[in-house]
Amino acid sequence: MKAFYVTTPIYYVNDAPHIGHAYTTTAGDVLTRWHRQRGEAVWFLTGTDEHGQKVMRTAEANGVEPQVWADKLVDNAWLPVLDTIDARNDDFIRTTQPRHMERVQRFLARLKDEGHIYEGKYEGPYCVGCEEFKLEGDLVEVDGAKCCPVHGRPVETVSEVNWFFRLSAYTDALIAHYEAHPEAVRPQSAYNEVMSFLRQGLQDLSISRSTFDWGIEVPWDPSQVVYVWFDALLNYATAVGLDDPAGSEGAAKFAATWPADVHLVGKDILRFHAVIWPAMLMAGGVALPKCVFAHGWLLVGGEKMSKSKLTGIAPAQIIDHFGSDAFRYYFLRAITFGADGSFSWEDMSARYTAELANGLGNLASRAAAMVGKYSGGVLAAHHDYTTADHVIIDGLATAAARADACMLDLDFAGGIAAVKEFVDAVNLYVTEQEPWKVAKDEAAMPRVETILYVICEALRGIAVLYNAVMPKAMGELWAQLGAEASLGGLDGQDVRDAGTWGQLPAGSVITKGAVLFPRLEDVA
RNA sequence: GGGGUGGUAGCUCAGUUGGUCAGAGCCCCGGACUCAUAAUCCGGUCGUCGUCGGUUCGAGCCCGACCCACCCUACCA
Repeated sequence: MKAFYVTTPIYYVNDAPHIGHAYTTTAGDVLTRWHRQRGEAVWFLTGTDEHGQKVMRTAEANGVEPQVWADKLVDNAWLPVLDTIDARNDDFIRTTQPRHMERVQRFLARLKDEGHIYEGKYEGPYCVGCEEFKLEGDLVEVDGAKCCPVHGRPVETVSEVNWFFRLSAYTDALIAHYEAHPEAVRPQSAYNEVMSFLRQGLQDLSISRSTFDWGIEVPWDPSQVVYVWFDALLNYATAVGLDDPAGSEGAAKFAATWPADVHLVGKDILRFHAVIWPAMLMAGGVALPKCVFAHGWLLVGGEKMSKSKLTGIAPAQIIDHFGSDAFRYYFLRAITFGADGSFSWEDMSARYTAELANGLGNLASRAAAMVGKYSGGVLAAHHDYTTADHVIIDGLATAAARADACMLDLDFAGGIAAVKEFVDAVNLYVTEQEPWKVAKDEAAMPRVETILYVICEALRGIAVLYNAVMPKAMGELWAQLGAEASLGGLDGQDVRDAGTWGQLPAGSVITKGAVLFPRLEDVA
């Protein structure tokens, strides 16, 4: 069975990770955890992009070799952040690893042999002061002349001999592909952008550079290095054995993994993934990814988060306070995946308190307390169900079905809402059934036992359905329900069966453990 | 200039193919209850759905124009 293969972008090691990066990785992690809990084979890849002029410059500015600089950032920032957000990736690729560089060179050589690459001239505005080519859009007009924004003096038009990829040849094929597969670029707004871009026609792409050397050497031309994007995009395929010889381990891995089911990207890098990347694969005769999903920006104070505006937030700043579960929950719950979303500390605090502490956490707390108080800490068997009980029983089935459908569709907010609404329904049920009043009549204890069973079994379903989003807290809840003894580990619970009622057996030992989501003091 | 997305209660946002569509949550006010993390539950206040026209028996939802915000317009990633 081919694995469900999900990738995040490989992150550029120039800077330390902020919550925008963590957001993408979190989405991938929740998605893959969900699929694992459906019993599917899954492969979740993330990693770092380490070549290119910017990294080289930054390293120089810090007085170290580029590789040393990259190593340092990977070890001190990019790998640790995975633990911080509690991501469970299967692999972590770095573009400076031999496995990547060798496969890139081999693939590139093959494209050249097959006529997809030719020698040409790249011509563009060049600033002598910067010693580099500029982008049209970056230039500023001074007295009618296009000038370098850094040096303020006119740019020259300079040409450089580069190797070019025949991107233009794929305009029609890409349009045809996306017309046949409208689900291949999501959300719809991203699809529209890609299509309108394609309809303007594509130009060939310069894929090598001769002005600096921090990159993968062009195999047949040691004077040039591979353009960083061409290198970077290939990571998704090189990581799983692109073009490895038949019969090799890499070939087996590739067959079991490729094509990617979902490439998660920020909308800023949509074009690279939805235009250049599939064209590269077409040229190489490699299957195209099933879907590129472009998510939106995290906005702070209505503006795109950015370091220069001091709105770049490190994941640890939030997670130190709220914990990784709340981080994962908040960003996927509060923001429609694909759209831009506003982040504010106040909003996160409000949701944490209302939905996690007062909603879910308190429900678990009152359940455990009542089983302890009225049932000696051991879950009793239920008796006949009432209409109210059936509302909960049916509600769980509905929530599970909704959540599954939403998660498969990458509608994380919808999936979480399905479960959250069920939590609310159970809190309502507890209040309306008033087991503390029923318990005052000794003869009514069977009814109390049934009510408590309904609550605890509902929590069992909630734990399974929320495990992908909040693995730490749901693991704790699973332990408090005493479920492992009879049902096994939480990760092994199939989400497709989560809505099947009656799994938590009578006799389960319910304990009032640690508070799932402690109330937090406001911090300014 | 061309293209894309969005403009719905104080805040964050839902609103499928036009006909209880004027909503949810938070916030705020009042009440019930005590199993619980001073939690839970009930009730209530708030909007001319960016503007102006049009199509229709009927439009946040369709069409046109306009205003505002953000993004893309190709080789920094």
